[in-house]
Formats: sequence, structure tokens, C-alpha cells
Amino acid sequence: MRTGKGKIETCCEPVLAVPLDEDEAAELAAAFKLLADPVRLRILSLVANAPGGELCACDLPEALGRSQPTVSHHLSLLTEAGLLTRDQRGKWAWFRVERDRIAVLRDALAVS
Amino acid sequence: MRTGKGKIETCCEPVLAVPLDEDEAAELAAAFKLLADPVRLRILSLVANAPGGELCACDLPEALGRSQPTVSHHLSLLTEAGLLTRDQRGKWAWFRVERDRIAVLRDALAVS
DNA sequence: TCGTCGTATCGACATCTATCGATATGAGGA
DNA sequence: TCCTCATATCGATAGATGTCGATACGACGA
Repeated sequence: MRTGKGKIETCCEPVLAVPLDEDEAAELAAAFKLLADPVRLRILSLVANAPGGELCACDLPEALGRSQPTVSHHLSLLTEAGLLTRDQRGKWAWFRVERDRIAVLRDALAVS
Repeated sequence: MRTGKGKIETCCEPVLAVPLDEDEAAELAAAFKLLADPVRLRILSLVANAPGGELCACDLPEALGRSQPTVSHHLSLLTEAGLLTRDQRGKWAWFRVERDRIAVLRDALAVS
């Protein structure tokens, strides 16, 4: 059974260019599910726009108005999927956006 | 309170280019939620690749392996959001993909 | 005015998930 | 070896949602 977790694969023909079979659809849907949450979108946005392109996890609970466990949960999902990469430095965890992964999802929505 | 329903707006700065505020994030998340389901992705894919770019709702329950009420439910969501347009012809409802709307979501994932 | 058939709505249910408090883990520093 | 603090995990809960059977609606044809 499908869990919705795990890395986003190179993945999937463009939705509008090729008929998707069940498995491709499930995989793509699991990927978009990660973008289907406002907290996760803001995490991606905050990290991408942080100075140097990286952000410390410690800044997020306040920036997002969510508890530390909640933030940690979302960071895990995004990192598992490969949309973020984690760099542990001493006590702090720093995150970067993996733009190639985002591009995969973007390309799946190719219009022409 | 936000329902997640209703039309996708012109909507939203690119996630990676501009820090999203809460409202923008909620709106974008609601939009991606529509793509976060395998049945809806397959509907979009099947309609987009149908001859003439349109498909009769009557073909979908069998093609998707879902009940007629379930298909109807998903068609409603996609149409409400403006990702599909409906054309009633006699007893049959025909659907087209609104590619401009898809492009809005695609552009929100602009990488560079 | 029926009957048929495509589609929509309703009600119910199981599953999923975002959330948080409490607690565990683990790395540094004293 | 403690204490501190950043982060992860656990357990519980409330709300969302995908699904279907039953039923209502509505257009067409006889």
C-alpha cells in the first residue's frame, strides 16, 4: 500500500501530454500533497528566500506561528521527499531548498 | 474560515522567489490540494488527452474504476476551481481542461 | 405523461493528517 | 558528569476528505 512518503522520483510524464496510469497518478498525487499545505509552502518559501538560501530550523516556529513539534514534522516530510536538504551544524539544523525537485513537479504541469 | 473550494485566482507569487504570507500560502495550498489526488490527476490527464480535447463524464467511472458519485464529486471540485469547464449537451456533460489555470499553478513553482 | 438514463446530492463511514503537550534524544559547554 | 538547549518522537485529538449506496433531479424519447 502507498504511504505518500519517500523521495519524489524523477517522475512522471506531463499530466496534460500523456494519459497517466494509476501508479503514476498516485506518485504524482503524493508529491503534490506535500505542496498542498500552507505551512509547508511557507517553509519552502522562507528557506528559499533566506540569506544565503538557507535557514535554521530554530527560526521557523516563531515565523510560522506553529509549535516546534509541528514544524519538525513538516520539515521531516519535506526532507524525506527531497524537497529540502538538511545540514546539521552543532546543535542547529540548516535547510536548503532542492530546486531540481521542485522543477520536477513544475514540469509535470507543462501546458503545451 | 477557508474552505479550499472556489476558483483558483490569478494567484500568488512564485513560491521560491518571494516570501509567502499566510493568505497566499493558504490559497496556493488549496489549489495544489486539487492536484493531490490520483483520481483527479487522472481525470485531468484523460480529458486533456481525449480526442478533440474533451471527454464525456459518462466514460469516466469505468476508466477510473470509481463509482459514478465519486467521479461526479471530483468533477465538481475541478470545475468549481476552474481547472475544467463543463459543456452540457442533452443528457451528457462534456469536459475540457482549462490549460491557463494549470499554467497558473505551474508558474507558482517557477524555479529560477 | 410516463419511463429511461446520465448526473447530482445526501448520509454515512473509514482513513488521513495537522496539530499540540509531554517526553525522549543528542550534541555542546561547564 | 551534569545541565542546557535544539530537535525528534510519541500519543491523542479534531477536522478534512475520498468513497460508496441510496436517492433525487432533469432531459430526452415514446
